[in-house]
Amino acid sequence: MRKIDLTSFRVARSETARDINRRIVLDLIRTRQPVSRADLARHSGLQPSTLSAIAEQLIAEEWVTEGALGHIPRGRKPRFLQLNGQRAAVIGINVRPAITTIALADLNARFIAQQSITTATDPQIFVKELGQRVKAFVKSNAQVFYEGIGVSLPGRVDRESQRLVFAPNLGWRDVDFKGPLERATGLSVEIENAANACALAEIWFNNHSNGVRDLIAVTVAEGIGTGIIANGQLISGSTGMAGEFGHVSLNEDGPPCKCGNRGCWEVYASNSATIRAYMQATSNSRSHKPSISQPSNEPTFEDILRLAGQGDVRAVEVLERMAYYLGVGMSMLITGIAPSLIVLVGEVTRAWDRVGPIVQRVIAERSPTAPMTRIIPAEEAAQPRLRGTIALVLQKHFGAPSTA
Amino acid sequence: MRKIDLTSFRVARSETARDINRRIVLDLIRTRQPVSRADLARHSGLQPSTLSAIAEQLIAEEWVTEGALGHIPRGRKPRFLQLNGQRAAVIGINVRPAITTIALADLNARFIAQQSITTATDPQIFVKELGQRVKAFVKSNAQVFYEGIGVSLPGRVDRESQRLVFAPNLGWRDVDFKGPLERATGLSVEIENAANACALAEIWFNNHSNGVRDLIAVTVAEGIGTGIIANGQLISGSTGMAGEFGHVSLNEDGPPCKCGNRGCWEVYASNSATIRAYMQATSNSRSHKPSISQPSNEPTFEDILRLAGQGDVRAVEVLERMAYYLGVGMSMLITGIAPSLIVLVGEVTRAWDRVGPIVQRVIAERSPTAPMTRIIPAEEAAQPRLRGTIALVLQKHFGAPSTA
DNA sequence: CTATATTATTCGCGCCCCGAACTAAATAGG
DNA sequence: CCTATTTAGTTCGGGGCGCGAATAATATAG
Repeated sequence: MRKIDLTSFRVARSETARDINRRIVLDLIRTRQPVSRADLARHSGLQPSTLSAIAEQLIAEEWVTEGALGHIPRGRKPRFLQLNGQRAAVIGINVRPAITTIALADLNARFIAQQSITTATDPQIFVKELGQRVKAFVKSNAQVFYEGIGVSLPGRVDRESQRLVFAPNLGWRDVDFKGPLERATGLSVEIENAANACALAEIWFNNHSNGVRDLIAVTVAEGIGTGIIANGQLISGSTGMAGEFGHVSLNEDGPPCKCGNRGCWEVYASNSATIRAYMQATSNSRSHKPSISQPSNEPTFEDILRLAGQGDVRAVEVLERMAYYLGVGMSMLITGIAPSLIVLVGEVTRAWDRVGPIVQRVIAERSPTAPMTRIIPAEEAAQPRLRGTIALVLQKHFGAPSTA
Repeated sequence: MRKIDLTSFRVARSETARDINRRIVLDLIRTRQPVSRADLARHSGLQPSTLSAIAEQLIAEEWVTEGALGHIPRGRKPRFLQLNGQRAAVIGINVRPAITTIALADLNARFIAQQSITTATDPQIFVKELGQRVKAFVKSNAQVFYEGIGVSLPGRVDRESQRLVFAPNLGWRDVDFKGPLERATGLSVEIENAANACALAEIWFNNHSNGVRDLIAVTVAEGIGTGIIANGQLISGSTGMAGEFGHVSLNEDGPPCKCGNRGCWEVYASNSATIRAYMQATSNSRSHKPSISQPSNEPTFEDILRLAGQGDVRAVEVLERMAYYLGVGMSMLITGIAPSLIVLVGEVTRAWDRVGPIVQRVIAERSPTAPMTRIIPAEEAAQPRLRGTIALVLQKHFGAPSTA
């Protein structure tokens, strides 16, 4: 039975059936390519005749190309279909406090070109600069057709106004990325919170997530973000504000947080929190001063990871503390939302050998009756934030409508 | 754009467009009745011709009847359409620890008949007895056609197996309601957690929820349950286990909870918690013993409400404590999920004059940047749990597919 | 009685899925 | 080498359904 939305609707027209089936077929090609029309018909349940018609359309619109002949034991050899790698594609922009990455990807979300710029501190100046950079970037790859631009932002995005509401680690408030970028490039722009982008990337591109309809991406950096996919859909909340579990208070008498509350999850389990804990531990006993890469005496989170790897006792301690609190917060998510998968994104995954078992233990202790929720570290190399921006743009054309 | 589900799909057939539009029209009739075909065409965006065809079908299938003529200043008078009140309807069953209610409702979810039985302590015996009772109940209303049976249960329901997994306040584990009831009555049975049923009831039948796509029903009784609707859909989690925010720990050093953890929300804010707090307060100072209705010296939650109404200082104190913690837990929900509406269900709403302002204050203090989330008490008279079971059955036939 | 407004139905067209028949192309085996 | 068999993919007629224009059915105003 098709899932029902009681509050908003769009009526079906004659073309709606084709639209639905096109998306289903396009998504099947994406996930199973190279694949024959016959296989697609079998997997989709559509008639071979219908499938041929849809394939013809997709080929005409250059979404899909015909490839090599397949090999089967008997009978006519199938002609494989695959996504058109030449029909590039999508611009993805990942804005982070220090560095912003601009990338070009094809329909398979393979990155063709990539460049980084420093993120200016003033949002207006930065948006202007970004527009020019992207414009130049688009020109330098002028041979291709562009589907659109996806932007991942380290803060909350309002769904209706399509503006960045607040980015705590940049101190930005109410910034319009969509308008300026669209004017600069002439392409349509989709913006999304970084944690949501990671969740999208996971469900789109990761084999771990095959068949998964409920997952949470937890991004751990200066703060903690959570991107929630439930029933196969990104949860946005009333104005896109859902997912601020990083600012749920674990202890109302805990240390103060930038958000005004006390004892928020990210006050215990973020990179910044771990750096603070390390500073406290070393200032308490000044006998020992390990080498750190900054001129000030504040280490970076990478320093702590490195020191822990070298066996520094205090670094190991604060990492274990971080792991403990990551487990505490994830227990909350598991108890409340019961996802089948939690993906952890952040530098801390580099120390997963040390961190992972503690997280697992805490969750096992605190959610004994919880369902089997797998916890996996995201691969940093896959650039989840950036890859999510590609999914953000492509999802308009792929995938099947909700079913129950 | 239609919302996309990347992991499960059902292809569209020729009849799919009609199926979608039928549901939209049926839901429009439900919410706007009595309403003319012309109005339906305008509100749905369908052509008058299409709408007439759909109306004809709905009338033929007896979902809808033609009613009186409307009055407009000029032109042909419209013939109103309305849901067929004669085509009853739905059996709703609300299982609660002490009492189970069986009701018959028409398509408008108006209750036609209702009876209560005591809930047996042994689940097997109870299911058997319930089956016989429902069978008799169905027979006594034999003139009508039955759409199905909806059951609200005070515990977690597994979506796949369609069984009650665990009902803590009854001590039941892994009970099959669906199978026995279907065999006894020959009708299809849908089971759902009570908090989810309340959330459904709210979004289906309450005017407060017009246009709301993100709401949470918080049921407060012996424990605390949360039913979450996001993007217009009930969130079920990987196996229907979502919504156990009542067992999220607010304080890891808090009092132990039945679930094995410490300091769970429901240890602070449930009816049972409030009774415990009251007992402690009175045992500490034995000077004063107010009248309570139980033979033991443990008051019921109703006793505490009554005593607070009479000005009993300790009763007021523990109610205010309960209100405080209700606010704390709801802050967590608002921060994490950002619903536009939270509906509170439970006896505590009778003291909303006292409790409401405290809840609002705590939320305002803890979620200063949170979006406007309205908090409203559910009307007890509307029987939200029971009414939700009606929606549970009817939702198969009403409503529009998800859109973005 | 006529012009106008509004509701509702009729009918031809086009989109699109289905399913049966058919074409295409490969292998197995005599 | 030739034929039966198997699998891939296309063609085509039929039916469901939405669109939109024309038409029928009523109502009021003047």
